[in-house]
Amino acid sequence: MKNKTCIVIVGPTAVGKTSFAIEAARHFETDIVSADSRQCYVELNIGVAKPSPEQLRQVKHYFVNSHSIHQEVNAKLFEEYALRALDEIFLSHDTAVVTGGTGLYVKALCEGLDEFPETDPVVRKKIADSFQNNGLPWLQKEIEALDPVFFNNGEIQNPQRMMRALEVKLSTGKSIFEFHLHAKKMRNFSIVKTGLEMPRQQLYQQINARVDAMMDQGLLDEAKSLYPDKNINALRTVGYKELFEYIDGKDPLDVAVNLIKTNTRKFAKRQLTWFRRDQEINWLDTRPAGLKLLLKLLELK
RNA sequence: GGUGCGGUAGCUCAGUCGGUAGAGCAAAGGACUGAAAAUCCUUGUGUCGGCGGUUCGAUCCCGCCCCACACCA
Repeated sequence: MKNKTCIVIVGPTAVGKTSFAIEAARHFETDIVSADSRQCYVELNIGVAKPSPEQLRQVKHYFVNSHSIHQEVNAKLFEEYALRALDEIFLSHDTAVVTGGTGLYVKALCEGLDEFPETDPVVRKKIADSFQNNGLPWLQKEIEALDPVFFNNGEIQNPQRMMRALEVKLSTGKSIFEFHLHAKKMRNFSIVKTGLEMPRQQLYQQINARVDAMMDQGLLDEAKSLYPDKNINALRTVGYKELFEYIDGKDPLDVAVNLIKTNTRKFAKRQLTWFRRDQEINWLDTRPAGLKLLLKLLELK
């Protein structure tokens, strides 16, 4: 019997997830687990639209400011972290709120990821270095020779996927596809998924305005302070990578800022593509009083 | 006012030795299993500035006009 409920709030960036989730959490007097691959880093603030210190004081947030950019964070780590967080919340609450725009993380939490054997970090590093030096053709040749299953069915233009496939093959002797069981894990709580949406044009206007606001709040200074770590994966992030180009003298500032806007719009579009596919999501237009709709939705469960 | 150089996709431009045109970016759609704010795939009809002329046929050649930029007065 599932007597615990997880309210999952998803949607594209800048649609209003943060404040809506806080409203919901306060209503249920519970905590929030963030499902955002960037807000977990304590070093990243303005550029990742983190909840304000005031908001963080109002509601306890898990997976916000929980890690450093120098740590390795990934979807599997999130799955384990978030499940532990929910266990903790459910000790004293019947409801928890999960919110975030990282589709893969939401999936990891709700359905779980398939189990993979540990891969060798040395192998991983070697592959990355070789790709760096020899480029895509080298990767394709390696994959063709070592994992023909992936070569014939996988994305052979996508370096990231190929590097991961190669890493798994070299570490385990098996094709990465053999581990893709698509097994949906059972959770011991029920899940209500809510997607926030608004007309595309309005969303884009909101994104543009938010980028301007971030610049006013000092995003450039934040980027400057993070510049020495610009090659860390956590800083391959919209809002920072473009300003690093400015700092390097490659782009004028106004060009860099416009690029942030464009890349944020593209990001939002990719998020929408991901979430649209999820049939479990109940979509809510954020413009009317959303919380009342959410409560109605809960009555249905 | 004169001369020069332009006016082609939402933007920047290429091109057609005359047979109604194509790149990059933007935009749209899609994929996604330990980097996911990442990474990758697909999609290009637009009075070729306007009006005339030459021609079987003009975005291309010619004339006039409009607009932009530069230089000269």
